[in-house]
Amino acid sequence: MGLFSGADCKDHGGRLAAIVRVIEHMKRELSRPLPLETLARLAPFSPFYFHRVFKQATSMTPARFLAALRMAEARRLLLVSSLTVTAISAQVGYSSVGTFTTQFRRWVSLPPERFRQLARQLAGVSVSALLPVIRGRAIVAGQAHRALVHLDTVDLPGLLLAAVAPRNGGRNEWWTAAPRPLPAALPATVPPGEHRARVLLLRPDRDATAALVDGAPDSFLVGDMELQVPAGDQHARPTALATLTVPVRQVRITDPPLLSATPLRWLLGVSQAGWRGRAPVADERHPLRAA
DNA sequence: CACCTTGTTTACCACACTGC
DNA sequence: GCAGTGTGGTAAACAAGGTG
Repeated sequence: MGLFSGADCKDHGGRLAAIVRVIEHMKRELSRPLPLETLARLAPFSPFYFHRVFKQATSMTPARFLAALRMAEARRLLLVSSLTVTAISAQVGYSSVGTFTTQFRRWVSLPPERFRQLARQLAGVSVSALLPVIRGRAIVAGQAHRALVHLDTVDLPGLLLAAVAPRNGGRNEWWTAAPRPLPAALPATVPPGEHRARVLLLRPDRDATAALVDGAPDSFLVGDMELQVPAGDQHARPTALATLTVPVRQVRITDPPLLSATPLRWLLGVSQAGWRGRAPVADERHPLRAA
């Protein structure tokens, strides 16, 4: 077989199998340098063709997907191990802890050591313990909101988390949460335009960090949907300008890992406020807006 | 107080990515 | 396939905290 022939993988299933094979290799070899050409050889496709097919399958470029996997593993190690940040950076494939810290902060929105402190505060807290505190705060009375997010399955219990980000990239991301079966209300601060909504349904019997840090696949379901937010008066209230019913499914290997610390940070605020019997520190009007 | 370890930031460079 | 652009890489400087 020619190095870049790929002739036996031209069908869709074959392409997907090749991408899955590469992602599995990425996960096994996180600590090694994995340039585009090396990954393309595994498929085996030309670097140019591999790049295009990979992005179609995962919605991310190979380099970004690999970086996301590295950051996800780093988050897990920060939570479950006592390794130093320097050791973790080496274990997930960075030869410079400086690059690691910079990238971690860009992806997660917190530096590694700060993330470890927050994640450990929420470790051991079950999702079901958070539900009563979040119930009643899901839709704040009189608060304007952009959209209500429902799930297509009404019988699944748990904590619904929804994130919205502009389709054309951009760092901004808006998060919201609700206990099932209540819908999650996207805040009025989400600007008009084309967005992509991503939802997570956390199982009530699992630790809150299982899905948000560990990425344990049996601890949550995921869903995706395109969202068009129409132009309108941001201050009109109370207004639901759109209703989304999002199908959920098991997480797939081609799904990019969740990396933002925003839901973790907010749940921590909710849990601590709940135990103290008062409101969380987060801003009521747009409680889950990412930094 | 000096030194050491660990974590973060910054400047610059190589290469991956994107648009044509 | 090419060329411009942007992202991610390294190394080094700097900061913070702990210890003798």
